[in-house]
Amino acid sequence: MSRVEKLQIRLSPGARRSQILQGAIEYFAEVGFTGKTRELSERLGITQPLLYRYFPSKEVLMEEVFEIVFLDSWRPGWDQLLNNNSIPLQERLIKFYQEYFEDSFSRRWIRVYLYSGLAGTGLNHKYLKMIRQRLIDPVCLALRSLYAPKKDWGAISDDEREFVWMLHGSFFAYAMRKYIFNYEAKVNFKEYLTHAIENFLDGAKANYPKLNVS
Amino acid sequence: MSRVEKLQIRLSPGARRSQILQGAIEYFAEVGFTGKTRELSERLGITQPLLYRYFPSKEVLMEEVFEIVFLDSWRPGWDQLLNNNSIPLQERLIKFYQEYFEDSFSRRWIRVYLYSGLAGTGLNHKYLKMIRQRLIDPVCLALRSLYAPKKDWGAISDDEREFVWMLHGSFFAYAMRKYIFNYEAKVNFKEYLTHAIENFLDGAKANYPKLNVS
DNA sequence: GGCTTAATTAATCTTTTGATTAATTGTCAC
DNA sequence: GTGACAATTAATCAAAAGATTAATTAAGCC
Repeated sequence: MSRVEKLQIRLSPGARRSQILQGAIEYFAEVGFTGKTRELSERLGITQPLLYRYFPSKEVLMEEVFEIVFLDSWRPGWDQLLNNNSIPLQERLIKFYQEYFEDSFSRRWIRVYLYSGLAGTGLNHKYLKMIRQRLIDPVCLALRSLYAPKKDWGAISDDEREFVWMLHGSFFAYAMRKYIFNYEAKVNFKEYLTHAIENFLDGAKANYPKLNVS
Repeated sequence: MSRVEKLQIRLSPGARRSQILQGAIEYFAEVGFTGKTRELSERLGITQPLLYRYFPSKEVLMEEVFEIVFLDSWRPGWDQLLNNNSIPLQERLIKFYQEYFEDSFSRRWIRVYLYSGLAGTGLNHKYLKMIRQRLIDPVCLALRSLYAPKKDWGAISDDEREFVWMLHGSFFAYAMRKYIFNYEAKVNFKEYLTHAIENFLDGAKANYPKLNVS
């Protein structure tokens, strides 16, 4: 009886584990977290029980996927960039969002992010808190010193934050249109980004002095 | 043998069908489209096979849910409102978005919208096209006549549209934060809305004259 | 009031899918 | 080389969930 020899490649546990994780990120981002362990294993070229050698359950695997996608998504350099007052805020924002679009507002990231949100994992909430601390608040401070330096500000208020969330949200929505709904505008992205940020700063210039202090 | 009499209420096919649909919208919006037919039927107080009397499969039921949620989400009065040039644009937008938030950017709607998007039904794409025609484009025209009436505009360009999508997107993102990620800012919503639209119009005033004509 | 018909249900089938167990096989130490 | 151990697989279990079938029961008609 002839049989097709499928040579069995044996990896070190560490390598196998991370290979599975990478594949899982890819796979779940594509099909959602209802994806099947059998299908995942097939893509990886391994058998399905092997997954259970490395992860006690599908749920644990999923959780690790969530965490990797979220935790790995912030480049340490961004903190420096955003807080570097020697660069004009406009430039900082343009540079930041160009990179942020590549990393975080990517197809893979956005899809995992949504699946996680709909599943109610609570991780998104944590993530948004981080964004507030590392992005929103620094931008608020920069806007203060640019457009209303003499005002007697207290702690950053929700109104101030909401103002900056608008910018962030509009980019998020752009990415959603593109990666979830396949509705991309035929615009030059860099130009669009520049435009949006310019417009945001124009608005801030006009409105920031009017904002309530906390 | 004593048995609990569960009186069997018999509805007309039409009534039963729409009752199921309503329940399905509610149920799937809450738990997602991986929800179980048994659980749905239990909520409705009927047996599971009865669902199959009215819908040939779960998939068909889901499709009808999608369509209802999308098609019923645009109030006819909004067209008049948005195109009524005798009302200041700011007022029109505030009124529109107040109502739109109630109807469309509601928990139920947003969740179904996302599930549909992730599932790749294509309905969202259609929906966005409608929004472009009925919301984005009218606002573009209003902005033209307000802030650059003398310019020799051609057809509405993608750059122009993208400008208005930014506003819309920022509200969409707000709703996502609220209903999907449970991250709501403690701001007065009406105030926030007004602020956002003011700021948008300020930005438009500054930037609209600079936009490329098509 | 009985009869008919259609709505509804109880019981069941079947497929899918997460998980387990025992056998197999590649790799490394000696 | 060969023995031991760990990586991997084949075979299988068990529960979940979509779907079907046949029996039951409520409602309308004469």
